[in-house]
Amino acid sequence: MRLSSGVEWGLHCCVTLSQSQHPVPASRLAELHGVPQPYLAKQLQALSRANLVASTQGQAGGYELTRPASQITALDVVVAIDGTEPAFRCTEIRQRGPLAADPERCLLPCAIARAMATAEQAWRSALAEITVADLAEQVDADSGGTALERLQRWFSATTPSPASPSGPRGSR
Amino acid sequence: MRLSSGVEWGLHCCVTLSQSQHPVPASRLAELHGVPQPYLAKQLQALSRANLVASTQGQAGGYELTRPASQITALDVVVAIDGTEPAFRCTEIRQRGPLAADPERCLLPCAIARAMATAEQAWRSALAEITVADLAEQVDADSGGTALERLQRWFSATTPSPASPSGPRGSR
DNA sequence: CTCTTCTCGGATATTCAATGTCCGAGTTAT
DNA sequence: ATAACTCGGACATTGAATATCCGAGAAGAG
Repeated sequence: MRLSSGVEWGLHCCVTLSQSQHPVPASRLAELHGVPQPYLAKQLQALSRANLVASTQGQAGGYELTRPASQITALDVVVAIDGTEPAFRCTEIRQRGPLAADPERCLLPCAIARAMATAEQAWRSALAEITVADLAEQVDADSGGTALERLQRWFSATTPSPASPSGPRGSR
Repeated sequence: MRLSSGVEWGLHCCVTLSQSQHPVPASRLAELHGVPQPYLAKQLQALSRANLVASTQGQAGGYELTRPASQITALDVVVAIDGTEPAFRCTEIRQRGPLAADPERCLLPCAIARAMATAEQAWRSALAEITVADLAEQVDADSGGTALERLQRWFSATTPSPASPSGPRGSR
């Protein structure tokens, strides 16, 4: 069983976006996280399709969260990127072979599929308990309370505020 | 996220083996479940490596459970086939990019990895609650109490008992 | 005791999905 | 009106899961 690496990037991006007041271009997010830009864009599109982030085009465009970070759960992000397909897919083995079960008795999923589904539900419930705001708070605590501040400082350095007085020219 | 189909086959095989008093060859298990023999063999080897089933070679050989079905959990089977690798693998994004975190502060996993690990632990715990004996019981109940009896009848038809009086010649 | 038959075990091709990449459509500020 | 910058979907490539084969070994029959 393997979870797409895009899930990790998507979660990091959501935490990052929760600290910005302005749209952030995909290229900046990729630079910040040290991941290939084109592939990250693919994941951001998935987040956009799920209405977790909104995209703004044009010169000062980019991505921003559509809701407060406290109302976006880790499950939302995982489902948006990884899809809603269950990890375990029953192929109805009980209806195959010489001892095939009567299809009439197969109205509900087989016992094995039920057990796997129950476990998967426990996984989803745990993810639904965590919000992006929770994650941001913990990330900040892990860094000793400096991460979010540094993040916001980096934003104001890259996306020059519209009313920036003598805004610093980009280093490059 | 996707779980190998071998997990489904492995669980079905364990339930099946729990109803046999004698070793069952891989070819019979494949025929019974309607799955390709060579690939099923691969999964059975994984179960054997994990010491969930024991293999006997030779003419009356095959696979059998090494423990009572009530002492084998669904988690045991999943881990044996799918491996112990976590579904979410943290690539330490926090240590990359222009705002890389101080490695000194990265002694414990990042907040995102912790959240995903917690959810995965909930999944594992749910699987550990279910035993192969539970599954066999539920399968039997779903079929109206006929599945296990039919299974045992099929065993005695295919694996002629050593003391079988005038054992029925194979139909072919 | 020898031989035959049946079994498992690991090494080997093939298919499919996830990964990584590119170029065109659209929008905003100049 | 122009031009620059943005996102969005369509296109190769890599890797793992899938499917398969043949050889080693053991048990039983003769």
